[in-house]
Amino acid sequence: MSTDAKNPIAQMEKIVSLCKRRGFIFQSSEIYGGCGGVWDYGPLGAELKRNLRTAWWNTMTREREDVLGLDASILMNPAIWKASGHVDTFADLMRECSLTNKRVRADHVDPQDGVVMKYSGAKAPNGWRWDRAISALLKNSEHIESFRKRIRALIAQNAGEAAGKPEEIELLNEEKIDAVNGSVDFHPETGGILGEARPFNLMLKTYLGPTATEDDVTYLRPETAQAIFAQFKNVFDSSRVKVPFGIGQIGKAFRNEVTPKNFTFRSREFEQMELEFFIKPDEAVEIISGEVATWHEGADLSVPQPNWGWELWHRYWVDQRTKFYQGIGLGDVLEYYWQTPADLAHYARACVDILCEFPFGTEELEGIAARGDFDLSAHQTASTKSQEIFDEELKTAAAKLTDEQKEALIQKRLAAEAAKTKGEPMPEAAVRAWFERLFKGSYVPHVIEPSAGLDRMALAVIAKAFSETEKVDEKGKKEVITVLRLHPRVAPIKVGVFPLLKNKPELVAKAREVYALLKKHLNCFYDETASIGRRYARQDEVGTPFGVTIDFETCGEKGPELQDTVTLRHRDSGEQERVKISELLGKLLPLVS
RNA sequence: GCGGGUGUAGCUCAGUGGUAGAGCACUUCCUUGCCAAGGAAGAUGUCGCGCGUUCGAAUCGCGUCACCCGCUCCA
Repeated sequence: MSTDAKNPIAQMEKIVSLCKRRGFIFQSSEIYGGCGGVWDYGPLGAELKRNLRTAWWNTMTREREDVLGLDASILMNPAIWKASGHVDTFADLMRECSLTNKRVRADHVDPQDGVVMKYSGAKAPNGWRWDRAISALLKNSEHIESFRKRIRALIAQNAGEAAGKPEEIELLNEEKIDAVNGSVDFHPETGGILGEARPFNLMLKTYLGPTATEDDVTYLRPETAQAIFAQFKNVFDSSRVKVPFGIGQIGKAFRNEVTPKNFTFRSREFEQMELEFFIKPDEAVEIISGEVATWHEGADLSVPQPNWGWELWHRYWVDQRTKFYQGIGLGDVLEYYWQTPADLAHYARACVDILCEFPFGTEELEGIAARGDFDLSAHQTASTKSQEIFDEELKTAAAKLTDEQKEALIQKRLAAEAAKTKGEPMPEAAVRAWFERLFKGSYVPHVIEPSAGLDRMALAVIAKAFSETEKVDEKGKKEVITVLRLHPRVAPIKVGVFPLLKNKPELVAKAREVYALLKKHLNCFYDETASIGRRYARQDEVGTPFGVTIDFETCGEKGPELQDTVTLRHRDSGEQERVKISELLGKLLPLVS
């Protein structure tokens, strides 16, 4: 572990500094003073990201029979963003609390009663001053002293350390103004007066077409998922697949984040890796298999089964994604947050956040949501193009049902609709119409969506791998050794190739030979400058898992049995072993892929 | 967007109105038989950017941009 694990800010600064110094991540447009919330990946960062991208693509699509790839455009018909709800939800009118700058949606403020208290400002014994008129609501039930204490605490929280202790803050020139009834002008939690309602649109607006009129307005996609939904039918029709199957995509997405922060963690331009895995509605599974399997602790999730409904598929993908993270060295820093019914969007059945420990806190890496048929249905309605698929197996199974059995299924669903706590229940006529289609083998597939952030993953991998140890050299001088303990699969450089000494032509020649041999198959780095120890250290710092050193034994100095063997050094243990050059690739390749 | 902080060499930072510095890193040469060795030489900055005050600004004022910390959300 790092020496500075207790100081997250210092820890992050070291990581940012290493990323810049060794060419992982640079600030975008740095020579012009930067550009807010966007970052560039340098030579090593580009390799790291590529390795992560490839790992995702291979495990999620190429190594599976039931997932296909897609590479859709960033610009799309803006109608997609209206149908998906992004135009509305990403453009809320928000009001800011004047006391804390906390924002609330303008239409989410409940009417409140109380007395308006006013102050001309605040000051603290340490000389700190806040010259801003303060208005806040003293609620009817609230005691004046508890109100003042609360206001002091809020001011202190907002001012940070400069204001000192909350109890020492003095509120200036208290005035009691009018009593208000049913006012929506005060923040529901803080009581601070709210500013003007302003739109906060998180989508990046642009113009598609050179005339740049309002008719040409479109958006840079705020997520890659919608492109998958929009192309669902084309992929389905062109690929001879059956539900369940998935479509995976990796690509850039853009959000006008109000506050980009934590290095690359929240950026305005970022790369997503999303899978939309389409499954049959539970009712279809029940008709075909006679039952829908239920999840229990310890359920076998290794091989998908025909009787799985959304719940088991959802669990399955959580399990799959966990295995993926274990495979890139993040297994022991993951946490899970299962959203509660209150957290969930009305259309979502379940959502799990896979969180990862960063120096700045435990934050989300990936969300895995069971979204029902919300997205495809929304596009079906908005585009008026059917997103239903036809399921032969379902039709055959449904044909064998008696009318009583069919009615039982319908009644079960109606009861479930009636018990809904969120969103409108589906009217009975609509439910019956839906079953009518279902019994004929047609339905809009439901979806499980594992959605990961590539930039976050790269940052997580770097942060997890970052380690410092203090070392005292023979002169008693302390130095800090930095090692990136990257998983060999994701490390940008797999092998460093070094001649022991550079002034011995036979060592250099042999080393170049080994380098030429390896670099066709692995990303290698050749280095002949400085002492061998320094070269090892340089590679340790960028996470290179293996070092190959060509020494005098390689040239046969210690006898023929060691001729054409090299020293293979392991980064994490520092251990060395002798390996024949001819066996090097066979030994290394399985370790890095 | 609001509040607080920061911005000087690739990195970490010193420099409070008078000729821009240190350590590490980097380049070249010499030396070097396994974990940041040694020696010699060398390159590097419009002190984030702009405007102002001043005989003179890295330093003072104003503005601006970026980053960090809070408010946030969910890739």
